[in-house]
Amino acid sequence: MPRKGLTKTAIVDAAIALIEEQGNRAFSLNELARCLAVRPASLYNHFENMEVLTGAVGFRIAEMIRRSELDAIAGMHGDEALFALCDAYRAFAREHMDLYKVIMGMQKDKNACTETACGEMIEPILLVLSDYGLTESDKMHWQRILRAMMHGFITHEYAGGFRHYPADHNETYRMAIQMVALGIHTAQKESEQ
Amino acid sequence: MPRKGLTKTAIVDAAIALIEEQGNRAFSLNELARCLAVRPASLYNHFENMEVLTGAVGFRIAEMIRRSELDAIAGMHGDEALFALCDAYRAFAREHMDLYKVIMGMQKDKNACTETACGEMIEPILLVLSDYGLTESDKMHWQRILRAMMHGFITHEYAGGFRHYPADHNETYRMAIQMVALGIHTAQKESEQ
DNA sequence: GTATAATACTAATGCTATTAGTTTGTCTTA
DNA sequence: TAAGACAAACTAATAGCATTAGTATTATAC
Repeated sequence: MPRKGLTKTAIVDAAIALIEEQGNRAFSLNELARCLAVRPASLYNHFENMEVLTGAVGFRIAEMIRRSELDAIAGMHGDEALFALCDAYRAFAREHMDLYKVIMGMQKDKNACTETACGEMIEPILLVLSDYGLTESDKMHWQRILRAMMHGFITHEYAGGFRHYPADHNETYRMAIQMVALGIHTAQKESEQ
Repeated sequence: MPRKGLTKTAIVDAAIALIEEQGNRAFSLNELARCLAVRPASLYNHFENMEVLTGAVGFRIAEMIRRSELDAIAGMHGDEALFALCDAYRAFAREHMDLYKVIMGMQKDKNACTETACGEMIEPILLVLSDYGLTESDKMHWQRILRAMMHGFITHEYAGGFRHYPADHNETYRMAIQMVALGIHTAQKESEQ
């Protein structure tokens, strides 16, 4: 009936707030409409369907992660930047696990929006790796390895997959980053030859 | 009305078949009941709810993964076993992605069944790591790192997160395993001192 | 001022998990 | 062998979900 001033931005804002406050399970089109004091069907005037809406939410989350990472590595170089980046990434996931799960549950090649979002998150990683003087190809391999390690760690840690032995999680994570650093140093030396 | 001879095992069998044939999205209580020629409510005589049923399915999947891994490393030792294990793990995920997603989507500390399932999958990894003469603590750290790396890699690869640069995925995976091996060798030398 | 297009609506469909209450077949025991 | 109890299937209902078709209203452009 009347125009309520609903916009894509306002909808994504409300979605982020909903996920943060009520968790991932509460994130539904109906609940989101309720938050916005609007009927569920009205949201279809702004987003084609739930998947596209989730893509837009994911893009916003990717921006947040990128911002966290860039802030963390500001002014740093080499291994110091590498450790800071990894710590920031894990810290974001711990503090905003429900948001993190949204972006990690998305199929990255589904639409342009999510694909761009993926690029957003990789940027700070490439920035850090650029300091090591790797070949372009090696940089891409190590970028993948770093992302795989960080995401796999966070997923298992959150799911309770590390609980059956009382070793310190922080120490494992530190060792994992140190291992990646060692691998990068080796590749670095090889490319200098 | 009459007894149809439904059992926990038969239900899990049907669930696995359903997921493999129709994919993860088709896996619902209603669809599963349809496969078994039974009314949805009947399944509640055998499983408390969907989460518990999924836990039982996950346990079965964990057994399958464990079997694949053990077969792959039979008679092998050291790095050879490590590479074989990692390849088998990734191969299982690629060939049965829908099953893999089921087990990875589960909260491991929710019930005893899923917790045991988690242990099932870790066993072959510990077997391989036992060859390196690490301290018990180090073995646990490296087990976590290995699982994190493998799972993170598979997740990103499947989600299309590695697509934006044309470097070979197999080569990245090989480098990642090599990196873990390098890290383990370093820890090995330190514990021998 | 009027036509157009966008936005929000109502109402409906078909899917999901889950529960309560009922029938019926099978197994045990007297 | 008959009686009773238990387990397993049923029917029917609820409340949630995403989505679509069709309708009304409102702001904007002409």
